[in-house]
Amino acid sequence: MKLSKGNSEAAPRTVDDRLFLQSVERAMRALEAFGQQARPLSLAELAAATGMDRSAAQRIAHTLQALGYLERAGGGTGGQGLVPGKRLLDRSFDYLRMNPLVERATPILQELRRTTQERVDLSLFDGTSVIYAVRLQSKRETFFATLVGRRMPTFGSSGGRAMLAALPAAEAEAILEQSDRRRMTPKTVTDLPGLRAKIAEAQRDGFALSLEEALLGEVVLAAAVLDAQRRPVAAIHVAGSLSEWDVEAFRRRIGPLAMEAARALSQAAPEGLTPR
Amino acid sequence: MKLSKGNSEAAPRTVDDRLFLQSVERAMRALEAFGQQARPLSLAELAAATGMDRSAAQRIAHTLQALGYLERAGGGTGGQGLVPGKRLLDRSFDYLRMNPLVERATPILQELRRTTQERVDLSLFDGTSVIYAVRLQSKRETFFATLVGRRMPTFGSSGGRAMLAALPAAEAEAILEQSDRRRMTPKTVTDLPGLRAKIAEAQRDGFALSLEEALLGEVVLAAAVLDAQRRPVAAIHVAGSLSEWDVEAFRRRIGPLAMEAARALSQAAPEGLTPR
DNA sequence: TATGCTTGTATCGTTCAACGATACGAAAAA
DNA sequence: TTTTTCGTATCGTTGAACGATACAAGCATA
Repeated sequence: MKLSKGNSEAAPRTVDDRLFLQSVERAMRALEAFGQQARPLSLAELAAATGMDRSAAQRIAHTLQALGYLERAGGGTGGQGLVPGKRLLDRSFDYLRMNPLVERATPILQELRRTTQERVDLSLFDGTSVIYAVRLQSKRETFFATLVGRRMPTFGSSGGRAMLAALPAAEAEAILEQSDRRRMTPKTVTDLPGLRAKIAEAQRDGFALSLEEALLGEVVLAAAVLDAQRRPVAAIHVAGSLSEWDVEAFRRRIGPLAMEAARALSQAAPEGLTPR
Repeated sequence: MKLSKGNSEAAPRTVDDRLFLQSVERAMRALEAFGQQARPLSLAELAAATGMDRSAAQRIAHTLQALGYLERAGGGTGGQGLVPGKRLLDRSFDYLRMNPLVERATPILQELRRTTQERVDLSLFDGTSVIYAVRLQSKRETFFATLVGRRMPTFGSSGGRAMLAALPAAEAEAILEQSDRRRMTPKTVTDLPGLRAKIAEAQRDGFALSLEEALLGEVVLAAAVLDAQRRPVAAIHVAGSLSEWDVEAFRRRIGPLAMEAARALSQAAPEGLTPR
């Protein structure tokens, strides 16, 4: 049924949970439907995509529309399907504003962006996927498909690998195995031995480097940000173009900078407290 | 019958609506509570902030947590309140991805950013406020408090005024009057005559210019983006620093560029079809 | 023109999902 | 210590939500 996406829920939903609100789940599923079908959906399509009947879809769409979380596609005039509503941006804003990591990251990322003159990203760890939370594009950036909120598979993202390298081996292995290891470019490493080697490399170097694995012509280097328990929560990425960089030079020049930025962002563990 | 005891919403909802799902509204209100209180909320606080009892808050928090739209503040370990969940970023991503305006805007904004070397924003019209949907920061940007999803009052944003200038006078006037015209800086224009003059100026020039009205030391120029019905739907902003720009030079240099970009992004009305 | 299939919208009995009160142990605060 | 507040769990009641159904408008196809 549900393929392993970036699910990071604490408790797997037990079947009959007296505290679980069915209609709320339905509402969120309705919003999530647009993650799959990136086009305006009619009520019937929405019902089909979420597995509910027309009536339920009608009630939910009506409610979400009244609240501003769904909008008519035509812009209000012609009723030609539903699309996500602007209100969703507010909720995302709240998330970013409340995340202390994002807040603290901003000046550090800017400084890194200034010294490297390259694109700098902050991604958040979320199980089998990572989410881009901040992007500071480089001045000569031409490619811009990626937006805040975009998910990337953990296994295939340099930041993801940097974070896997900071996890206990068993956990990292579990994530690799749960992942849908799909190729993004011909150079994406997808086999388990290869990935384990990349992670070991990241453990040795203190940063992960991926070469054209997400986008051809691009080299990305990332270092993990740790919380007070020394667990990875985020990663700082620096992306450069192969038309301007030699890989070894990139590694030597950017690696220390990214690691220093990640360390500055990591929460220092209190003395005497060792991670269990 | 429980009539709204603590209905503190601003949204005018028609009262007894057989299709309106109470629990969905409660769930969204729970998420919205963090827009007001930007800190982790306990169940009791959440209940108080949304006007529901403890039990309702418990059920809703439990459900939203299971779905990933709420998270424990401590990072899962210590149970010290709730914060918005990462999943919210996905929904926001869906919105931006599905918005054809944002998609088409990206290359145009990049080009504008490249030629002006200044910060370029795209904001979306939403009644008395505008929402920033895209931000391309300038290379020397130091100030970064603003994130995607941030709302600004329409009356006090240069983009908002550019859009008001493109609206029928009655509608623009209605928005001005409904607005909470609060000062953001000492230079914010908040009186109706002054605002009408600024809008008239925008109609004359084809762009709006605001001087230190949102942030001291900053000059912002914006042009409205129109849809096929010639109604404003968005605005393109260019922001410069007064330490580097003379206002008149900024107007002369940036004005035409912003207008051209906005025109390129506007949907040309088909020939022979006049807006009704 | 008729016809068939959408679309969005509205109505209506039935019933179970959601309701609100309440209780409990742990942790934090006083 | 006591008191308060935290998160969590239970339970009988009931009305909010359910799903079936109907209808008009729009738009193709026949």
